[in-house]
Amino acid sequence: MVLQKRLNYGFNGYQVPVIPRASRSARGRGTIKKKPDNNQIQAFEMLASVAGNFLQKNESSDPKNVVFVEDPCSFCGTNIKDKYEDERRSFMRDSFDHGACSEIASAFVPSMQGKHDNHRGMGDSSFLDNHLEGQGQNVLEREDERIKRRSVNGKTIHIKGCSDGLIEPCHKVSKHCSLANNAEKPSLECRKHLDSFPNGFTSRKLVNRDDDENLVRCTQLNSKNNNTSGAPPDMPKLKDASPIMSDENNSRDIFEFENLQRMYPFKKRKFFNQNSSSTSDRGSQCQGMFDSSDTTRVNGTNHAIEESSSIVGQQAHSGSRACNVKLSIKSFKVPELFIDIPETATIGSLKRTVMEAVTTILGDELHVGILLQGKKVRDDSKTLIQTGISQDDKRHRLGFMLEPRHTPISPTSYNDDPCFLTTSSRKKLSRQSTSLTLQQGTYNVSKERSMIKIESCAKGDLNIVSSLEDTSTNNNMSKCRALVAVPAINMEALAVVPFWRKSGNPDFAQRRIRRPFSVLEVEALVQAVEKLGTGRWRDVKQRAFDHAKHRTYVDLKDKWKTLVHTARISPQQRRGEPVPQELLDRVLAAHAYWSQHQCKHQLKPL
DNA sequence: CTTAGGG
DNA sequence: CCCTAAG
Repeated sequence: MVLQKRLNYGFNGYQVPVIPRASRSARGRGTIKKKPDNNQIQAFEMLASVAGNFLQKNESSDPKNVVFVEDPCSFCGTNIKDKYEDERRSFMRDSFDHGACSEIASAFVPSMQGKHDNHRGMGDSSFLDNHLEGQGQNVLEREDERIKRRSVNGKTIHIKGCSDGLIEPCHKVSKHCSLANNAEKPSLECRKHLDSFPNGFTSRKLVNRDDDENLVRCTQLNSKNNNTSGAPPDMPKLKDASPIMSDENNSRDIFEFENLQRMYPFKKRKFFNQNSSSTSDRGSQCQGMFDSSDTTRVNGTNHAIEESSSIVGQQAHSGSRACNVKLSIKSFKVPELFIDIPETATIGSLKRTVMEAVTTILGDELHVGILLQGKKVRDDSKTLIQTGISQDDKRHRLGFMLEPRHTPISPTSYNDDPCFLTTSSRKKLSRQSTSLTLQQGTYNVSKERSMIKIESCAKGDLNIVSSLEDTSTNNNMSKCRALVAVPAINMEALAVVPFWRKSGNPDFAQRRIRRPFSVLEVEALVQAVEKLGTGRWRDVKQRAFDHAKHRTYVDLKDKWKTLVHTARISPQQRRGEPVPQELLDRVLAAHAYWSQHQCKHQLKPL
């Protein structure tokens, strides 16, 4: 419950595109901002733990014969097979019966033409076959033992031996992008879709260019079923530059595309931060390493920063006119994971275990470490130029690494660390630490509870995060833990939120602190409304709150709303600083009056 | 940008 | 307070 609240706040500002509907406003506002509710979060968490675990290799490539590892899902009880079947039918119906097949197919599965002979006809599963073959098996199943590149936080992460999980196979996106390759603007956002969650939650995020780029690279590297290896550096984007979908065709495309994606109900997830100002990182080579050990040093030289670190790309910060250093981090490296699992474990549980390991790493409160010429830059207060990072110097070797925040690197910088992943709205949180024994031994989650005092904004905001249950290395590490309510940080990490935007970027809108109206303010408000009426909030603002910068006319309107409500309820039910009854009476009177008089002009009430 | 309302 | 549809 507490968690939910905090999560909600933590997710402030996420854009969740909405499925296009005919009823959408003609203004083209095709998106809504929506914070995941508790169910969604639970769904996600569950998904996080089980993602990718269900689809079994499908030897026959027959979509009707997809084998599921677990059926029903041992976590949520969802009958995967049934759901899949539903999805499949739905897809077939939507995509074929309505004539959207060809355009989608050609755009979505370029290789399809070559396989046309295998088609058994529209309306059947021919397209599905190709889709499955291209989408499902190769990436989801065949590459389990291979090094994969995963995009996290907009960067690509190498995960060895990681099963498919939260992160969407890259080629999918590239195909997706090619769906609307009549884009014109190079830095457009590509829309990505997330599949239905087991409980029906559907989440969608927007992809920014960074992601696309990474994913494209990913495709090329994964290459086995590489349909887009020849993809140009500039990925085609949706024709609509904004996340807004005002174009019916466009909407249609997206909607249809969704059907395609939903064919793998539990496949891969990736949340994207949406930021239209973020642009390409093409050609960038900044690589980092992941340091998850408690020591500040990675145990192993093979995790050293790649020599190719360089600065190219672009960083989105249109606001500042200073000489910007443009950085783009191509990838963070995740060290090799070692999994200790009994032979008798199922593939599904192996996947889960790996997923957990990865999730735990990524979910821990990551801290970004900066290395310049191999040396850690510890002083967070220094400017880039002071540190020696300048735009001109493209050869300096700048490296980034991810490390759990409890590393001794910056124990005092929680308040001002620009890379801090969490928001400041939290007052306290308990935090678990993750230690990974790299390259040897098992992965281990140790629990360390430390209360971190973060910026205190609002009083009474004592949200304590539920933390992981005690876990140990030895046994039974596979199942339950991943389902434990993971702090929002986990979501955020998985949500691929670039650290850089967390603070200092106007795009990241922090929820304003709560500032209850004083009686005096209420008095002023009542007086102004009595005079001006309801419905002229800008005037009210000007008249009575012109000096109060933090009170917008919307605030005043809202306050009036609550005042009316307060006046109507019994005094026992009222909270906060009590408003004199006299004022509340005036509120009711004024409200009644202006309800009648439509507040045309400055008629004087009372 | 404002207003009106739902969340 | 936030978010957004409408005007």
